[in-house]
Amino acid sequence: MTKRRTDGLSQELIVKAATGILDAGGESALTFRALTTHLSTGYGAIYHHVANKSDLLAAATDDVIAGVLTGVVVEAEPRETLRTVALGLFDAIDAHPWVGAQLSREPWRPALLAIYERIGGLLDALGVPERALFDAAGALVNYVLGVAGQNAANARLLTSSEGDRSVFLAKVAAQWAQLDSEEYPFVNKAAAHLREHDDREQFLAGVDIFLAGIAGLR
Amino acid sequence: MTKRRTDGLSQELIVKAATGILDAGGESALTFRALTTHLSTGYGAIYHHVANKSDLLAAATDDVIAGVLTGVVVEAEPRETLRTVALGLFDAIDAHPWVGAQLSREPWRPALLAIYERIGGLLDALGVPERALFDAAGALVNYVLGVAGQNAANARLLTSSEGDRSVFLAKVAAQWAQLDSEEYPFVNKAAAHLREHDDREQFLAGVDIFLAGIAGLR
DNA sequence: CACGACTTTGGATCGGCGATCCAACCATGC
DNA sequence: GCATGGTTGGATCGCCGATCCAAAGTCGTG
Repeated sequence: MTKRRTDGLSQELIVKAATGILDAGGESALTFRALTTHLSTGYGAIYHHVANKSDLLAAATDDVIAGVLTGVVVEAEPRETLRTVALGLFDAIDAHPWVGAQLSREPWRPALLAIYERIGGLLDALGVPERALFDAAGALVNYVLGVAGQNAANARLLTSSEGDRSVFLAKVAAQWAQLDSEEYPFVNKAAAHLREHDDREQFLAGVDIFLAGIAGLR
Repeated sequence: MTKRRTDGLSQELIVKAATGILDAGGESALTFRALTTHLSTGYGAIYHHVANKSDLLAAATDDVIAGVLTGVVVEAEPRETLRTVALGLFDAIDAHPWVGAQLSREPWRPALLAIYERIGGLLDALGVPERALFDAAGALVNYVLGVAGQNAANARLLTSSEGDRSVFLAKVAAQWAQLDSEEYPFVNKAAAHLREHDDREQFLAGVDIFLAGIAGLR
């Protein structure tokens, strides 16, 4: 019953090592073999602190999301805070691309609950009527996670191929522009905008579209 | 050069078998072993028509999405067509939960391109100014895929546990209501709405929020 | 201070997976 | 009718998550 010394392994240590491996090598790099190497231990020790791989991924995700949500300073204007929280989530998923995939793979874990709580509370503070509050929160949360996840997937694709960002964008834009303009008129036009666009700005523009739509519900 | 008889295997046959396995047993059920059993063949034959597992998943996803996009009748009112397309995607991902995960895992494959094309075109027809068209399309596509994917994840969770839908919702609602109302006031209130809510209606409500926000850009 | 119960650790091992490789097969063109 | 090249089925490889167990370490108790 008394506390043992936490000298050896601990869940926190394992989660920290897992986060490092995931950030460095992507989701496929996180194996129990790699963990045993990084932590200089065996399988049994790890499985003693962690139920399985899903559990480990969930714990690492909770850790990252909790860091974002507690790190955001609450400003007076709920609308500004909302944009700050959304951008914080966007940046966190950009920095840890595996978080986005995990959130959509297992939406019932604590991390997503905390996100709903935070965003729902801010929408409430913004004056959204209760009748529409839950639709609005669901829509906004899903938008944030969807765009952030796609941005992360693109970033993953970028690091795996050579060349820097502008080269990559130019390559995709060329590919889109090459499509039959009869069959793909929209994508064709979008190619022109691709080079000059900023992911974070476009993300915030989407948040603003949402907030504008929500304001109409008042 | 001349056509061999397509008596034996073909990519289409493999994709169809894969879709059946995925729908029946979820993503983890799709293994090359299961495919050889269903198709009464060997590994080599399958790998001859399909590059690898990612390729197979992408082909199956393209197949499902193409079916949705070609199946929607174009109505006169772009706004109505937009809601129909969105709902079609929602229902397709609900019926084939693995599609949602695949779309967010590899967003550069043709299926997502077709979705952007369709939704972007409809927004254009709706009169969204070009300056805002790409932000709006990105936001709406991500909302649709995000909500549909989460709904599918919940549906997956439901089939894996016993009990029917209302029992499951009641269980989640009870779990949410049990949370500390100081720490989770929003989720706490949301629990009351959980029982009476309809996923498709809530989804469409989110689409409407979006369209309202987009209308403000005009 | 010693002993036994319990926790924690490290590694051997298992079944299953995606992928590769190769020998046998067979419709077609010369 | 025979060689050619696209097609097929299955043996095999290396790696993964997970399980299991014996050894080592840590405390409460008498």
